Amino acid sequence: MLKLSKKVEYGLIAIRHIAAAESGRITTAKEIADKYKIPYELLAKVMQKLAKKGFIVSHQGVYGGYTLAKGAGEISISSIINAIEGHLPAITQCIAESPDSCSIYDNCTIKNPLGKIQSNIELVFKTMKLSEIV
Amino acid sequence: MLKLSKKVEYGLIAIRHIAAAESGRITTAKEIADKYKIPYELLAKVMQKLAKKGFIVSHQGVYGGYTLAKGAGEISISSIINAIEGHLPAITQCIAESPDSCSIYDNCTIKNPLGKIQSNIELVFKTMKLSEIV
DNA sequence: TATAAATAAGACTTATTAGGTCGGGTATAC
DNA sequence: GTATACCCGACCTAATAAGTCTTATTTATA
Repeated sequence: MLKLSKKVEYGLIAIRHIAAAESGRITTAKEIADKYKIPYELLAKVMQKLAKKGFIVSHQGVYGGYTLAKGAGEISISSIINAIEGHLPAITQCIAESPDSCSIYDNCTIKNPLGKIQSNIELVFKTMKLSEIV
Repeated sequence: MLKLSKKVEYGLIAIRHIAAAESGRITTAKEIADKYKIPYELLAKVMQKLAKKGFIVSHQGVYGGYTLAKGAGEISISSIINAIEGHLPAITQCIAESPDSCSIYDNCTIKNPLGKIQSNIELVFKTMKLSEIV
């Protein structure tokens, strides 16, 4: 409960690694999978998502790999989670998806306070940038 | 990912309801289950945990039920989660359980920044009291 | 003192999600 | 043309969450 997914953890480790590499140097998914003992296929898919969302640039073919697409100071942890999971970090389903994804939404007496907690948590993830973890 | 469990949601709805009742009035699990359309057995077990941890007082037998055990200002959302889940809200397994519950702990480059995020989130849950949501 | 209405507790089942794997495709340096 | 990388979706499996069932215990009161 409340845990980040492995996909997010792997994505953070990967993008941090790429951001920490000397500028210009291309990093492969395999390299990261080996170094951090992460399942290769799973990591690869996460990195593909990060590339698709414009956080990292993919270089295909032999000697291909990934490089960071923008400054580490412009990338928040929040936006990385959003790219990987498809939505911002959320503590309830009605926040992550929509009110009608919850069967007791109308009777729910805690949605307001939880919404407040949600805002605070969102801020925490939004405030920390990739540059802080390199 | 990052969602609170239904048990926690039900527990919060229940204890809020009890706290909102006129002082001295006893509330039953059935009453709450009916009112909020919550599965009775599941709710009952959650309330038993809250009683065991001293947040609510159980009254057995006919006309039994539950009443609040202490002031709503003394009960944090954090402590309610802890009572129901067995540990504080945590964003990683190595925090919720222990370092050796994670196979890549030693190689992990993100545990420190995530620890920082954890502290901030913990504070959010610790700061909000039951009295604020009644 | 029998009964009804409540909590207590644990085993069990089912549904959902997370984690991981596989196979076939495309791009490109050499 | 071949090796090495990314790309992408389908699939399987394991873990967790959610819900159900059963039996026991407590106690007010008819």
